[in-house]
Amino acid sequence: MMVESASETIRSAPSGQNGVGSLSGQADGGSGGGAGAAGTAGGGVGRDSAAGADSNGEMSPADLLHFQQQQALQVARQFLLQQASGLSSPGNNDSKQSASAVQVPVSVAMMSPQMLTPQQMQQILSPPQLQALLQQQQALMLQQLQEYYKKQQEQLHLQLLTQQQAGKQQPKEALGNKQLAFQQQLLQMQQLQQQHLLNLQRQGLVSLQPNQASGPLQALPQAVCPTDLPQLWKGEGAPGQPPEDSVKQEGLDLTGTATTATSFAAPPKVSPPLSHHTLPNGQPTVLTPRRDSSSHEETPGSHPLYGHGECKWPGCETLCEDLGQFIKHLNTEHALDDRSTAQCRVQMQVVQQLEIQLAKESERLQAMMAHLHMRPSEPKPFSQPLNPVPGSSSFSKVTVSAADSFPDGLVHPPTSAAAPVTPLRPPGLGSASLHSGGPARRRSSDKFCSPISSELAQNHEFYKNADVRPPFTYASLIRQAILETPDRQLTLNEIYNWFTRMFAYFRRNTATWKNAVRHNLSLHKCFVRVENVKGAVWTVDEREYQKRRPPKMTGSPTLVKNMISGLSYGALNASYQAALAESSFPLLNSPGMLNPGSASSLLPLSHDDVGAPGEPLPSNGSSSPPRLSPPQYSHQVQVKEEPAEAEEDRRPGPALGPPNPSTTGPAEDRDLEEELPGEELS
DNA sequence: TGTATGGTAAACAATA
DNA sequence: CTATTGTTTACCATAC
Repeated sequence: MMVESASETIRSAPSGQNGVGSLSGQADGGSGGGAGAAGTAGGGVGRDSAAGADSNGEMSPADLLHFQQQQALQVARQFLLQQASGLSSPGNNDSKQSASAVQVPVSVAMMSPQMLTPQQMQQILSPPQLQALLQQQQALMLQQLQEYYKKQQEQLHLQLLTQQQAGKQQPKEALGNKQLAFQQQLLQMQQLQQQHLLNLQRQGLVSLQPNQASGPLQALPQAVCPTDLPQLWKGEGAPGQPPEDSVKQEGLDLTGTATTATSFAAPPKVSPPLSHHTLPNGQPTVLTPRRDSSSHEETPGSHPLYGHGECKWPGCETLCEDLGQFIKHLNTEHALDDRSTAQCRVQMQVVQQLEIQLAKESERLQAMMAHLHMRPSEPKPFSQPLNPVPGSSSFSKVTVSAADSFPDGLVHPPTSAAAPVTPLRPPGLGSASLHSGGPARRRSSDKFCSPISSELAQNHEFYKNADVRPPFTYASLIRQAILETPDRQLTLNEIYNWFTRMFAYFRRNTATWKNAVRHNLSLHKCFVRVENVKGAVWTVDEREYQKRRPPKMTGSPTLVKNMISGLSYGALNASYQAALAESSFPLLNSPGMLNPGSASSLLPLSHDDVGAPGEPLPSNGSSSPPRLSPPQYSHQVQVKEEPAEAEEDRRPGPALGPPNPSTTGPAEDRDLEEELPGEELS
């Protein structure tokens, strides 16, 4: 809800002009009034400008997050570099070791995914994979931050010790002040850490679910060495408390730390790396900082080491009623002493191990991708998403928003830019997201590479929680929504609900996509409006739907070829998933779905969803009409459709020869079938 | 370059 | 009167 309203406001921002005044954007939205109303009536204001503003507005929050994260990372990297090269702190082997050890994996592991644009990632990778990558990224970020934090702490500790020794004779006050300063700095760092954690969670797919939120942080360690980690802390006495998500969704804790984080990131030396970099929406990064501060309303009462009312310091589960108490506890129980330092070291080791593990996993991933014919290709990072035309409509926006949802690493490549590592980019994928001109492009992927129902079935959790635009067309989504119901009919509102229920992405910008839904319903013949007792419902004319589809498979050999090549990932993935799923359509298995008696024209969705487009089977595919293909892949279900299919064939005109002469009547029949069921008459 | 498809914005009408 | 639902047109982007 919060999200929605927020987006709405952003959306209404268009009137606010260029969105340059990012901050003002919100104000505009606020004045806009009823969010819901915004949907239909719409402003009627300048369109293009509106679009531009829109996209900008949408970006802002994410930009801020990215910006902050990048800055923090930069800081962390620089710091690590410093540490590695010549650490001022004498006699601390650990720090040096860890620093150097850490750097390698980080650079290696982080690079590859970063080279891909979020879109690419999204296109190429299946949601699970995406999620995994994202998690990796998040984990990495966190690790880096942790690392940085630990380093800082350690260094501070060392400095403190040094000073204590050197200045033993100094008045106690001075020492106390210094210590206080250190503590504060420490605190700051902790807050920074927390901030980024929040950011990550906020952006990440996990942001919406507390349980999942803890996932990346929690799961990774488990994966790495389930047993080791807890043991590491055993010395502390207390059993390793569940990492939990120290942070809960909602923008909750972003306020208090925001200032800290911002100020912290402010140092000029840090910002440069970022400045050269343009944001996806084309806006210079310069803008982000402002939004940063503005958009982040974080609750003052949060701390990385404080969650669920208890201290999250490793091995410490002390209950603290509020942040103040916790801070007190932190300063007393976890001050800069040997024990804390030692614990930090242990934590560092943990992080280190995780990074190593991450590097291994990354390697494995690369190998897997390579094996799947996703040869690493020319690095064309961010070509598209980063330079969308301001006025450009949907896509730029889509792109942007999609990017938002990704953890920083994917979108902002300050590191990657410098990184030599070659990214893996599946051809199909690359082409998909990069307009550079591969065979399979974004839309293609919709149709060909991702059987919507199986894809949805497999990843429905992902789309449900991740604010990622589903790679399907509105038409296919609407169809899916309708077909998922027992009666295969839905009211408009129910369709809306399905969208919002199934996709986190559609929980925002409601005006936009709802309009698109209506537009699609009206525009496409495949959607038939039926007057019902209680109103109008929408049904799907499967034949019409199939008709819409370009005669690719069957038709031009080039298309087929493209398909196959484009298949590289998407289709492959799809088929892989399908294989895993065995019965291709879990979703469809719902009682209503398979019901044979349902609407006449309604083909078992299976066809399109599963195979039609995606199926590469070249053998027949090229020469025979699309209709034939379905039976091959999909099972008996298809048989029934044959007649219907035949009709389709004729229409596509692709002159594929009438494989099924038995075609019933022309369009009329179809209509009859569809409409007769008591529609038009009323 | 032209065409097809898809997404978005918006105007407008009909209806609840 | 307002909000919702539908229809339609226009524009843009992408893919072929």
